[in-house]
Amino acid sequence: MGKVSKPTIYEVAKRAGVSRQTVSRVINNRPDVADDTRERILRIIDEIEYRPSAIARSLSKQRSYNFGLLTAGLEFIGPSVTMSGIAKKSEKLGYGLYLKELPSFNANNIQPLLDWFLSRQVDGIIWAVPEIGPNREWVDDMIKDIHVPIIFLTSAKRENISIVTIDNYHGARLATEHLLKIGRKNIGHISGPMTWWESQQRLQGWRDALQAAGIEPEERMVTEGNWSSKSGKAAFGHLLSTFPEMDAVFSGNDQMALSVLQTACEQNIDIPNELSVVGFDNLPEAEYYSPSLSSVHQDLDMLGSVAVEELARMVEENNSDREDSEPIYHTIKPELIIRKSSTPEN
Amino acid sequence: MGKVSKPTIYEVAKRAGVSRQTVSRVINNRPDVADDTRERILRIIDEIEYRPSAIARSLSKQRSYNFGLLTAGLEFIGPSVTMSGIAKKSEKLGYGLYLKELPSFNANNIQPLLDWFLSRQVDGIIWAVPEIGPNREWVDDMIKDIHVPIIFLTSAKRENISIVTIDNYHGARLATEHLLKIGRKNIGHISGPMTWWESQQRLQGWRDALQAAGIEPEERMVTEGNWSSKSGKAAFGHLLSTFPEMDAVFSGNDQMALSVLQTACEQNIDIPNELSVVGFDNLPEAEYYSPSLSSVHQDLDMLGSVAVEELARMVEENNSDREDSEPIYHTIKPELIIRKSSTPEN
DNA sequence: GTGAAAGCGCTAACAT
DNA sequence: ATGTTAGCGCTTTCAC
Repeated sequence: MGKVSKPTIYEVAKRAGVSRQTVSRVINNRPDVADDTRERILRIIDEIEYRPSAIARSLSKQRSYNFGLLTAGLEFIGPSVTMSGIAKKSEKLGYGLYLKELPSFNANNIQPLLDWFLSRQVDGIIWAVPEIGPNREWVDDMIKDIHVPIIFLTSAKRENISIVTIDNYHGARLATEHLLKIGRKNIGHISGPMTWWESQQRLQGWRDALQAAGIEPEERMVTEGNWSSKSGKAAFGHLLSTFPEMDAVFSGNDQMALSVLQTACEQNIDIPNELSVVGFDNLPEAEYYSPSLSSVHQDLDMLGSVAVEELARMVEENNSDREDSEPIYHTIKPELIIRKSSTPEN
Repeated sequence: MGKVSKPTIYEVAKRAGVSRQTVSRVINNRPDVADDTRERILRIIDEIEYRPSAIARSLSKQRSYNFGLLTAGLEFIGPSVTMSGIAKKSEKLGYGLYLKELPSFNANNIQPLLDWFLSRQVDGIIWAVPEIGPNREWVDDMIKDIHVPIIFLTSAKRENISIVTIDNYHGARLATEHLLKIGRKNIGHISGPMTWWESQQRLQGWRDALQAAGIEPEERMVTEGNWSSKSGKAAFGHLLSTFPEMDAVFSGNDQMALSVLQTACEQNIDIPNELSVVGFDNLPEAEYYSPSLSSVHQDLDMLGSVAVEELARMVEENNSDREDSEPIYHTIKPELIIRKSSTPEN
């Protein structure tokens, strides 16, 4: 490798016998260059393999054409599908992407992260960490100091920030109402961690659906898991004892629902006839569980995609002279996929 | 938001009544600054919320402290776990990360991607796209022109490039030998797409294990899937007809193995007694399949982590005056996890 | 259609 | 311990 110094715009200019500005015009595809000059320059660029320095350009233009993305939990499939949507849309819109992953979901000490992004002149920030407990508290204090658009994913509505999120409440209502419709009256719920906003929303959807059907939800009908199949196993075991007349389960996600299926198989509980089950997420594998699992499908790729579109829009509006636009709250409706686990034979 | 121009190093210097150089020394934690000067400057930095521009610094130092990461298939869990390892280790070592995701696994037209990274002065590149068909062909032509360290993940050994990869062959031998050890003689294999290097390695491991046991592998004992559960379903159906005496299946991944379990359940094939099953990947859910699935565990987080460590090492060596170091080929051994699906009762 | 000058915000190298 | 000078590679503005 060694010290092969890269050609600069000056090198190109020298060889072409023009000024650097003319080269600059060519690499920025500006019209006001004579055709033959342009061609000569392009040829030289090709010859000496000149690559414009995006860094110098960023410094000069005071703009990087990069977004900063903060995520957590990439070892789970949800965050990574979301990220995939983000990455693809950013690419499509011509933005680069800086990736940071929080070591855990509980984001505290936000300032260094923000500083890191800001010192790199990102055009916008995507906050793809789900709302958990108080990890959105800093927003009110900080948001006014950050002169760069931010979009938050998976967050309760707030007046002062822009948000794109799946409608978890709606998904839970879909699932529960479906179980009611097939005649179930005793519908238990395995929730995610109650510190998670998503868990709270799904729980509330379950509750409201029951009440709307004239059934009073009780404490003993719910148990909390932590999203893992392991916790789902324990939660289901617990429900079986606190809620013995249970004839259906709405699980906060598919992994925990999977444990319900396994336990049922071991204990010869007939799914879906004795017990109907609906999950949440609609993992690609859900169709191949035994029996195939009904689930609430959330389009996370779309979530990421929409978030980037909104952010790009905010960046543009910010750069034009118009005053700042209003924060948005964009909601994506999930969809219920019905499979065998909630299709009893009678 | 508006035009609140950010403070620069010059602003700090002016307020502190020193030169920019002194401020520069302070923000870079250099020792040769008087204590009181340093404190005064630090106080001012805090007051006016000065944030050094990483871009200006990169331009000046001709170095960005960023890595470029190229991935594909983030909608699958494997690539994202790998990426998680990469992101965390990069953060730990003080490198930022540019993320690019290929729209599909078949990478062609590599040049724009490389150019994008190089024009941003990345210190190194992580090529986390698995080797598929001819998508590594460009390496020989290009590698000599790229004066930046690159590390490849999941790739066959090559003399001229550095590679970190899971030992897929070894994993497949572990799985197959285990099935032989529990007394199985008719072991089928559902492979991944044969264009994938990983699939080829796993197939070869299965073959060699059989031959070492004196069993001749035949064409009819293998069917090709595409990693998806859906394809696994079809593949297993096919194997049942071409290889009726089959008493065990080694599946190229867990998703396809899941379909084997489902089909067995539907057709009342007793797993593990009639048919034993081993998968590959050891998904977190595998333990909760019915029955729990034996699988080959690959530590993808570690894979990503090691890749970044090696890359950082290469960057350092590259920056010191030593001549370039030899390419490395680092292999990570997977581990067999035995569960019920391959623990017959007799 | 093209060029000259100034500047983006920082650091390296050399003074003092 | 601190300052001066000269860049890093590009773009913007204004002149011609």
